[in-house]
Amino acid sequence: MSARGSVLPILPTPRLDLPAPDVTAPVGLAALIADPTRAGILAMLRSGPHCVCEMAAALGERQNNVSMHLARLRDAGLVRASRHDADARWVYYERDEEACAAAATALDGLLR
Amino acid sequence: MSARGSVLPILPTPRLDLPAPDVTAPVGLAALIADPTRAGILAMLRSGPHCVCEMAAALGERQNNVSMHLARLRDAGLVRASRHDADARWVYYERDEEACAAAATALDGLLR
DNA sequence: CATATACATCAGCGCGGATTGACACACTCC
DNA sequence: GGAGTGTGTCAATCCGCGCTGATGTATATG
Repeated sequence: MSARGSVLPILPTPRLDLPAPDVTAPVGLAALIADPTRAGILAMLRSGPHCVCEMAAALGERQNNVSMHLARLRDAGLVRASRHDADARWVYYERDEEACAAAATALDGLLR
Repeated sequence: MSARGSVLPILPTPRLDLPAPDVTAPVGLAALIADPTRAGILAMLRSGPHCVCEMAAALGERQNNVSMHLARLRDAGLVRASRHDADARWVYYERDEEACAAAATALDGLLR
């Protein structure tokens, strides 16, 4: 572990008045992704729309839990829901690619 | 909310044998960023190395907590630590830009 | 109408992770 | 050596978040 000491001051001169960066947006988005079920949902929806029971079966989670996580992703605007035309009991979800791209950009802004 | 129904099958045909995507890596990275203190640390370190007391003061957190979060970021390889040459009591942290870029790529892979 | 299916919502509980408070370690200066 | 400073570590506690179990809503079928 050797930091390039050249950028450090000759003597330790800690600044105690530095501003706190605003990270509420990326932190909120990261919290959404930091759950295996929600992340699995977003990953599955890359291959196109899926109904709730499909995702619940693939992820090994109960339907109501998947529904809860989908609600959080919906509130964040990352996914959209729509009932099937032929049988409106089935709700198909798809990603909002623009919102997902914006989220990726926000997270990228923190790490890059 | 209107999904482009054209991609949906005419009749609802749920597939219950879809594979569960592996999202362990992005989920773990997101969990790291999903904390305001750790995200604030990563944001502050974009402007160059900082010692622990600087970041604790700026973030309004106690020094030992910041130390804990820095340890987690260290274990993940996102930051490096090095003692100051003139006064080795001060530990300066800096980002591992390669690791941060890799993390950004992993998260981007989920959202894009 | 009644029944069945697919999904949504809710109170309650349990567990993991962050904070607290105290202490240990490393280093500098006297 | 001893005192002071900056940082790291750890048990105990607190607290938010997801899961469970049950119930509610919407739609389809007979």
